[in-house]
Order: sequence, then structure tokens, then C-alpha cells
Amino acid sequence: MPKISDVASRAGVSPATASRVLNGKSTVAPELAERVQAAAAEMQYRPNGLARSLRRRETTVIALIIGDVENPFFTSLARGVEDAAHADGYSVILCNSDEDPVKERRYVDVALQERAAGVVLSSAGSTESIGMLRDQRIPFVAVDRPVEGAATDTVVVDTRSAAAAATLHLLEQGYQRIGCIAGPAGIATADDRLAGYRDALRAANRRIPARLVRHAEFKAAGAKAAARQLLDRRERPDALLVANCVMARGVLEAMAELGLRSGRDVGLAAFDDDPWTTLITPPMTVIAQPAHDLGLIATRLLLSRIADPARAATTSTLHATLIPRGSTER
Amino acid sequence: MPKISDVASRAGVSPATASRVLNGKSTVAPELAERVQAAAAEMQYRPNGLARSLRRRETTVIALIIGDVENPFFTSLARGVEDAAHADGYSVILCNSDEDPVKERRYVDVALQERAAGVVLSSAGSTESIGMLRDQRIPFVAVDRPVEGAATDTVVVDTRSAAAAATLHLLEQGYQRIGCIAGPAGIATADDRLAGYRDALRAANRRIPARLVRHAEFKAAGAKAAARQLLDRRERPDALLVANCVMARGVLEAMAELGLRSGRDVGLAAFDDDPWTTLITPPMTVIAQPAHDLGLIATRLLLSRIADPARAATTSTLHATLIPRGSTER
DNA sequence: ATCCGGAGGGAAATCGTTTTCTCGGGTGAC
DNA sequence: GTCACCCGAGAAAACGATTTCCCTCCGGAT
Repeated sequence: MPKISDVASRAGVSPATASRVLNGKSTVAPELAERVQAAAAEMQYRPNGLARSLRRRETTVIALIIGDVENPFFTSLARGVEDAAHADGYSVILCNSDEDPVKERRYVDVALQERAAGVVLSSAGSTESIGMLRDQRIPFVAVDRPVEGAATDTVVVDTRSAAAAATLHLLEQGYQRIGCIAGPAGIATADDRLAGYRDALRAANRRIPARLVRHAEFKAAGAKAAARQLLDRRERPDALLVANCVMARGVLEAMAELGLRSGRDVGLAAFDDDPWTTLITPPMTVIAQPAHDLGLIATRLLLSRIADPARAATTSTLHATLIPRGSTER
Repeated sequence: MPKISDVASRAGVSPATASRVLNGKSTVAPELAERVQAAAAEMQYRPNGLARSLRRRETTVIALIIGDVENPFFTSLARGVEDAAHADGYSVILCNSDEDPVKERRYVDVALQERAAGVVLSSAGSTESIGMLRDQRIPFVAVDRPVEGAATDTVVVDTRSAAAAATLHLLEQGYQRIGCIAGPAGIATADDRLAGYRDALRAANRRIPARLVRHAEFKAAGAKAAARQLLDRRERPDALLVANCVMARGVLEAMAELGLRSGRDVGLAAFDDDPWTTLITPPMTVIAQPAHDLGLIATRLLLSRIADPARAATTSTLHATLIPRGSTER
């Protein structure tokens, strides 16, 4: 692969001049410039990004750390990140933490080694990773889940009040024994949704029955098991709030196996607006999150921080919207 | 951020020695080694990946270029790629071509600039990108879709015969007028599936009705429009083979709007085994592709080629399996 | 005519590693 | 006792760009 000095000598100029032409930073005699451009084109010259980044002491790569690429919420978010990043000439390294703090830490390590320009982080709760990012003063933004400690650029959804609204909706629809299949304790979105559920019940002067709450991983299998436990007994809940759509899949499977229909037998509302939720019968009530925007905004925030590291930290909270459908009609 | 010379001077040795200790390539007196390790740990030293890669003339990043991260088939594939890559210490740059040859080319350009160690490519059909990769002799493997020209490491699915098998299944279930909603002409998987559909009809001595075939993008919206055209008339098909599950979503929407039930009114089979396909009623017949394995194997192939660029090209063909469900029962 | 300023372009330093080169000292063989 | 060899460690080169520094030349002002 040709290097800039090859281009330069072919054009009969010094590497310095070639660099100036190719980067358009400084003015160069038009004739020389043309020769350089021509030489570069003929040789299919492509600057070595590593050398460039090393010298400039900056890269055009950002790392995106999320829990699960197979969750449509995260892919949509990832898509937003990619769109925003690419629009500014940045590439995205995708990192799948599997909600495992250890894996998360390893990925932060990689990002640090590769001198990523910044990190978009949906943290599984590894305080260590956050510490590393802060220590190294590498720009990062927390997305979907806030992080502890010092002020940090953050983009989240008002998930707690959305959970409360969904729970209230279930109450209004006449459901009496409302249960909750929550995500893993310790993950902010999971805790917040559970808190919102409790808020709504408390506001309605209902007992908050601990027996109707189950925690599970953000996976279908765990949610399915949890749903079976809740539903397969006499005193079962007549409605469920589920922490996300991946889990809702498991819940629906459990209900099918138990012969329970959603809406009529068990009211069902879940976070995220996965595309399949309108294909089932009855269609499922969801709390739609603006996942794509989440990624977009987080990335723009990150890029602006890269441009100005001194700027004060910003938190923006996006709105989730309840979309009532058949699964919450008796 | 500390550099290796900082570590070295803290340990009272030369940078060369520090490097030798940290990479374990050469033997160093145990006492010095210990001092270096200690200094590195105390200073939280992290080698600068850019400088290292520049000097070593190799990187530990591979690029993954796919059509659509929001398609579960591709996310599953991406997951396989990531797992295999990460197991070998490589990172993955995610590139979303949107099935656009121009975007694909741009991403190949980025991969080349950043001197990616290799590329896993599910090509939208940009011969130009392939040419660039070949010219630069950068290791790459074609996944899901073969590429034209010289022998290339390739991992694909026997999609044509799988499409034939699915069509035969529809015939055996008694469907008479079988239509096909194919992907964009020019994309190998789309063409192959259509060809397989035709193979099966020909083998059964059926007419191959051009009016029952529609092309659309690999998106729900396009497939929905195509399905409406096919289904909203007297002489409508009584079964459809759909090129993938994303498109099947659109088809199901169209059917719902037209008041058609799958199975009874219109037999339905689609490629990919998206998780929601068992949640609808009736559950949908699918042709399951081993997406995760596809990514895994492709990446292992890529890594082995990086290790040995001279090795002869390999093609491996994985099997897709028909999973008959209610949507193909009358 | 002299001086100043600015612009254009080459030489060389620089980014942070790894690796080659080199040198001194110790060891084993003859 | 001498020579050859090896091993450990520092000095310096190399990776391929960008950027600083500096020199030269030209035009305009005094």
C-alpha cells in the first residue's frame, strides 16, 4: 500500500506538501496541488489512519457498549448511534457486554487502549468501568441508564413515570391483582420500572404485594420461568407489567402453555415497541421508547463533548409513550 | 496517559526492556521484570494501540459489513462474529450498509484506511468494494452472500434448495396458486430463493406464474405493499413464500388489513426464524437459518486467513431447516 | 534602495510503540 | 589461556502520517 512519501515523490514534491494538499489545511500552488491529487488518485493512495491518529492524537472511532445486540431496543439505539456517528465521519465499535460487569470492564479497557474518541455506554453497573473512563478523562455519555457519581452527560427515558402510567392504565382497565416481572435488580431501568409500578399502586391506595413481583434477566427464558411461577397457581395476578419486550416473549410463551389469553385472562403491558407486538392477537399494549433518538442524541452529545471537553454535563430525558392495545382490554 | 517510557524510567530501565517485559517476547532478568510490572500497574499503564499497531503493521480490528442491524437475522450473525472475534482478542467495527452499494463502498474505504485486519462482508452487490478489497489484498470473507470473481472464502446457506423445499411443502399441503415475495433483484440470497421457488414449481410441473411474483426491499413496508398488490384481487395466490421474516411482518400486516387469515386463507412460509414467529396465531412456518453459526464460522475462517494469507479459499455451506407450523395448514 | 511581511514549500521533529543493532560480560570448549 | 558464542539490556531506527520550524522569494511600503 503506497504511503504519502510515495505520492509525494511521484508528484515531485515533499511529503509535507503532499500532506498539505491532501488535507487542504494550508495553501499550495495550484499546479503542485493538482499533481499531488493526480498522483494520489493514480496510486489509489489511502492515508494510514493509524499513523494519522497517532500523530494528531485523536481518533475517529467511538465505542458503543450495550447489553444485548439481539434486543431490538438496543439495535434501534445502535442504529441511532451509527447514523449520528457516521454523519460526522466517526466509526462505531460495537461491544456486547451481555449485562456482565466484567465483560463491560474488558470492553472499556479495549476502548481505552485503542484510544477511542469517546464511549456511548449503557452500563450493566460496573462502577469500575466508570471509574476508568473518568480517570482517563475520556469523553463518554451514559445512555438508557444513568451512572453513579460525578455529573455525566446522560440521555435517558422517563421510565419510572412511564411504568407508573402503564400501571395506572391497567388499574383503569379494571385489573385488580397486578403483578410485575422486573429486570435484574441493580440495573437502573429495571429498578426504575419497578419503582414506577409501586408508585402507581401506592397512589391508588393498593397493597403492594411482594408475592406478585419477580425479578429475572432481560431474557425471554428467565421471564418465562418467572411468569410460570406467578401464573401457575390459584391466586394468580390478573395483569402483568413486564420490564421489556424480550421478556414479554417469554411471558407470552408461558401464558400459551398455561392456556391463558392476554387481555381477557391476564392484562399485559411491556416496555419497548418491538415490531411484532401488533402481529399477535390481541395486539400487545406497550410503552414505546424512542430508542433511535436515544442513540442519536447520545451520540451528538458525545461528539459535542469531544469537541469541547470543558462543557458542563447535560442530562436529557426523553419521553416514553403508552400505546394501549388489545392486551389490556378485558 | 502514561507511556511506556514513563513506565521504563520509573522502573529504572530502558523503554526497550519495558516493552520486552510487557510483551513477554524476550527474556529479561526477573528482578527487572518485576520492577517493570509493578511500575506499569501503579501507573495504570495501557499501551497505545495505535502506536503498537503502526509499528507492528497489524491491527486487531475486523470490520463487519451487513445490510441492516435491525434485522434479527443479521444481529444474530453479528453476535456470532463478535463472539468469535472477541475470543481471539479482536474487536468488531459494525457497518450498516442499508443494502446500498455506495454506502458499502464507503465502509470498505474506512476499513482500508483504518487498516482493519480483515472484513466480514455480506455484500449488497458492490463489485467495486470487492475489487478494492482484492486489490489491497486485505483478508475478507463473504458471508450469507457469495461474491463474484476470484475464489473467496465464503460461508453461505443452501438457500436455494431450502426455498425449493419450502415451496414443495406448500404444494404438499395442497396450496395451488403459490406466489413469492422476493427480495431485491441482484442480491444473491433474494435471487436464489426465487430460483428455488421456481425449481420446485417446475419439478412439480406447475406453471410459473410471473404475476404471482413480486420483488421488494428487505423491509416490512415494501413487502406489505407488494403483498397488497398480490392479495387484493380476485385471482389471488392461496400461499406465499416470503424472502425473510422482516418482510413477513409486512405481509402479515397486509393480510390483517384485508381480513385474510394465514394458513386457512393464505399459506405462509418465510425465511429466518425470528423469535416472534411462534407467538402469532397460527404460528408461522419458517425456514430457519443458522445465523449465529454463519457469523461464527465466517469469522474463524477470516482469522485463519489472517494467520495464513496463502491458504486456498474455502466455501462452506450450512443447512437451513424447514420448520412447518400452523401458517401452512389449511 | 532597503526593509518588512507574508506566503510557499522543504527538512526535520514528533506521536508511542516494537524491533533491530550493538556492545559488554560471562560461559564453555579446546 | 584464548576464542567463540550467547545472553541480557540499552541506543537508535522504524512504522507513516502531521506539523513545526526555517529558509527563500516576492511584493509593497518607506
